[in-house]
Amino acid sequence: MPTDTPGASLRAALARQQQGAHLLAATCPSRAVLSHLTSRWAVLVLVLLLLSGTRRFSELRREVGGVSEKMLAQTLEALAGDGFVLRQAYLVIPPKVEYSLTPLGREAAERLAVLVDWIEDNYPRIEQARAALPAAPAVQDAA
Amino acid sequence: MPTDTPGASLRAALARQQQGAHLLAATCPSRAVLSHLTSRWAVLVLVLLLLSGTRRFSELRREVGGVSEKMLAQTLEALAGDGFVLRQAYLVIPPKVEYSLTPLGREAAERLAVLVDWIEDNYPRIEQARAALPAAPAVQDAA
DNA sequence: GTAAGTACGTACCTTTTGGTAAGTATGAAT
DNA sequence: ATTCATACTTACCAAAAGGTACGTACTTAC
Repeated sequence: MPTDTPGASLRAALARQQQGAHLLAATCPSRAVLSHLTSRWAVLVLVLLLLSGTRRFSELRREVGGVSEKMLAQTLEALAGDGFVLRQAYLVIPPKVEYSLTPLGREAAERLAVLVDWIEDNYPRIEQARAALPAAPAVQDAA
Repeated sequence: MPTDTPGASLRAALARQQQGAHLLAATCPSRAVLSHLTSRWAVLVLVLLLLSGTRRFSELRREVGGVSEKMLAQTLEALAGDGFVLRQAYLVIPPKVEYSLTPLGREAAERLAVLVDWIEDNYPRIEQARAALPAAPAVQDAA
């Protein structure tokens, strides 16, 4: 695993920012990957596949609460296109298609799962912070 | 830090899915937090603040490639509202406002940075996977 | 006196995202 | 004969995201 400490390669990237080949640069091609991975339904699909292994379309549809068929199909197509999920179709007559994570997808999903876990674990703190703020947005008079 | 192994609390959540209080449930309130944290500009702002500490509005505007002023303001307002960033306004005449991460924001940003780092480190692999796929989407004839 | 910098807010418009409902082909079950 | 289930696709529409451009209020630099 190439990651040592959080922000390591990013810090390095900040240094070479002028040469412009990282996520903070508007033209960075990996921004597309970021947006695919962090899209509303992709996060949930990836995490679910990480935890439950191979799943059929209709199972995902039921288990990811609130997805429409259209969005699920679109999300899966994008994830398969990026090589994060493997789509296996069986030529049988009630159609059958199975989705699972590729090794690449598993690595990404693990990192997303850490984030998702953190949110669930800390949701009370977040709620609390939200309640504590609206009054005084912190103003000072000197520079 | 409450996280042990990736997917731990999520796995537990899968078990109590019927009682419906986790991210895979359509009605889960923490979905809003997820979408804020994974929104296009929030990811970049949080990671940048994690790496560079306190920043002014116009610095962020310049450093996050491609953000419009409108979107940056909107993103910062949302992040401050969730308690992830601290906004400090100084009452001076060329206006001066500083943004920094709260402890809560730092924890979230660290997890996002891990994901972002992984994407940057593995972008070549992803590109490669993308090129290798479009031909045969893997079809079999038996169930 | 003019332009630039600061941190936005607002109006307007385009693009993207996402939802609903229906259709498709087939076989099994009722 | 009708319904159900599978895995989608398509057409259509509503909502959200996002961009551009301008305004503001004041100061400093030219």
